[in-house]
Amino acid sequence: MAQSPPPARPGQEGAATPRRRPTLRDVAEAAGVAAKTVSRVVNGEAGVGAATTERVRRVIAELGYRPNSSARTLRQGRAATIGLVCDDVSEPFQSALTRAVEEVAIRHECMLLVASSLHDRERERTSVQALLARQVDGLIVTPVAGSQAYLGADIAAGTPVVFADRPAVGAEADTVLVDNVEGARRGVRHLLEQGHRRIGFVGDAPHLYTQDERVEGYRAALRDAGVPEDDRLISRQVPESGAVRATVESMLSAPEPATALFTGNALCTYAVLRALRDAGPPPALVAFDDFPLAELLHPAVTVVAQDPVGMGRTAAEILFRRIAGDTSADQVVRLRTRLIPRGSGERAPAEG
Amino acid sequence: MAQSPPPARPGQEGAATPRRRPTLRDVAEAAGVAAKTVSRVVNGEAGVGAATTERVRRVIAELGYRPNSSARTLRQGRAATIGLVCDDVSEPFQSALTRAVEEVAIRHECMLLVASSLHDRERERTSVQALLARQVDGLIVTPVAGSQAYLGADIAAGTPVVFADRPAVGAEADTVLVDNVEGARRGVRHLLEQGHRRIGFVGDAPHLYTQDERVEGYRAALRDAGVPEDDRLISRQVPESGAVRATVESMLSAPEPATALFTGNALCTYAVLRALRDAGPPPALVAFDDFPLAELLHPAVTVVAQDPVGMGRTAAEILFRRIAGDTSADQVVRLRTRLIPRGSGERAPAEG
DNA sequence: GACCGCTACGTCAACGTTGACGTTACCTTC
DNA sequence: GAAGGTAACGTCAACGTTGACGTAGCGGTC
Repeated sequence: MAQSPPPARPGQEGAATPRRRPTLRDVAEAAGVAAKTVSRVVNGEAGVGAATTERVRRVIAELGYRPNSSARTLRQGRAATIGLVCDDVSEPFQSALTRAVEEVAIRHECMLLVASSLHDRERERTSVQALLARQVDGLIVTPVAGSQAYLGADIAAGTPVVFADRPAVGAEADTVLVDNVEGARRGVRHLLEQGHRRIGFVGDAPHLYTQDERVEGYRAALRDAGVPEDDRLISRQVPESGAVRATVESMLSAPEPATALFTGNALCTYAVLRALRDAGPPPALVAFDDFPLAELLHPAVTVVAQDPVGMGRTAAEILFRRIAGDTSADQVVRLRTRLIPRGSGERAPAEG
Repeated sequence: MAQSPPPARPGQEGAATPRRRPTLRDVAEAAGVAAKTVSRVVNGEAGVGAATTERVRRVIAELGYRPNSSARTLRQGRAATIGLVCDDVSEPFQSALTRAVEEVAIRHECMLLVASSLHDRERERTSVQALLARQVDGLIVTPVAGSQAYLGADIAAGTPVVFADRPAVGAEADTVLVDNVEGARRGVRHLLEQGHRRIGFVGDAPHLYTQDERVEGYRAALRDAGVPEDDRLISRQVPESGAVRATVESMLSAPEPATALFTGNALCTYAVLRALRDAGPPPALVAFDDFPLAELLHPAVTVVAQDPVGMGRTAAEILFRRIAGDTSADQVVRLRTRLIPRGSGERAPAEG
């Protein structure tokens, strides 16, 4: 025993003693075994007798010991944590995705670190850096427009990354997308089938990947039906209420007015609904992305539904497969959409 | 140099060399300084010359060094991470709260670990344990009904905890609540002011704190107005569609029918709206908790709006004050609600 | 020129855990 | 009863970082 006795513990005389949380070693000492034995018990490793296990368990409960996962992470290099960077957790699509990811993470005994990029490149980047600094075992990222090349080194170094909802630029990894082209095509075809020939596309800002794809689907549907395109019927702008109202009004009051509208995402749908609220006879409407209460509006809104839960689950499952060591070639998954007719998309064009 | 040269590095011959991420020491070696100096540069500590700082910075950039926060956490005991346990991140109220918490966390250079309890006590408990094992600097918890006594030791040990939306049982800490009683009272009073005397309360399951409070507010408003209570006008059940429909129908078709409804939360509101969709002349309606598109329904729905962002921000700010060392007495904050008249709550009772 | 103070570093150990590797004691097996 | 094997432990060092402390060198002061 060359060890000198510890000096009076600091804070011992204080009223509320903020006691140090017990460590593995504390448990070991109290149970009269080596730290490693306690470690074995905690991790369910073999090689510990029943009696010892029982004793260690009791001491752990008595002391309220909880393993320090920072130390474990440092030692093992794995944090039992994955990171998720999305646009904004408070958006319904993303929060549903987040929830689904969390669920898969729990099944793998992992926790989830979240960060919102708010569509800001720099913020995406710093978030990713912060997550990697925390030794996350893997990362799910909804890339902001721009480049994700900064992730290249880490991907090459073996950190699994999955891109969700939008593909990355300058970085290669598994990617889970919605089949936007086909979804939009399907939705627009639905309107065409009702007899519409003048269909307005009300989409979000021009630089957004999903919007580009959906416009493409819109165009494809028109082509399929031999209906000529008209750029005046395509609007791409941040769905700010006043601007969308003006757009919608101009589309509906043009010489050859639109008899139906197709919206590019939920925000656009909301803006269009607001614009149509007190207008005259509403045009037919199909919206990309489902939203709560869509079926309670008058008329109920026909949508091309995405599957945020499916996307979150798929992305997370791929991620954990990679974490488990899957080194097969990167894959790109495109999730199907589902057309849900509810009324607004089934109106025929007004006669005249 | 008693050290033996390292054996051939594993994975060196492989095609894709998964290179070890550089450490502080690697940077130090490359820059020809001590690890501690690099540490100082990284953390912006004083005591490093300009030339040295510059050189170290360059090497850091070249090597792509990123500090290992597990090691830092282990050393310092602080993880620069806070934890949030809520019912379900995918619910609008909670995702808005999550987002607000994240925003405050970022300002404090912290990240956010999230976990959903799904109203399950055991899951809440294991989530909290997992978060504490990760050395989170603080915790925001929306307590599930039951007891949070298991948190006592950690709170006493100095881990800051803030309870949000519902108070804890068996544990004392700062708490941020909505003023449910006053909000419900205000909403019901609004209906009374329109002349309603038979007002149905459609609330969620009986064991929920917020619902208890809102019923209390409902009762208080009736008392204030001298309107007798009638238990047949109070429903407390999980807002499952069929059950709520039956309840609503019975309230509206009773001998002395309800002429107005007050809903206890968003889920109840949705269920009621669904039930009323194809019914006869709708009763007046005031809903507790705002929801998207409330103003687009016919009629637009009058709500008692909560402030999830305010709650998240307040809880997080208190938490960071505690983390910074604030040891003043625990506080309970009650956030005000806001009545937003939109139409459904301003209808007079049908004559007859 | 002895002493002080200061800046700019470096050294060392420790944070709590676990992988790699010993060391017992006891049990087989021929 | 010697060799071999195995179950049940223990020892040690290392993961990457930083707090505490040490030290060299230089300028200034009396």
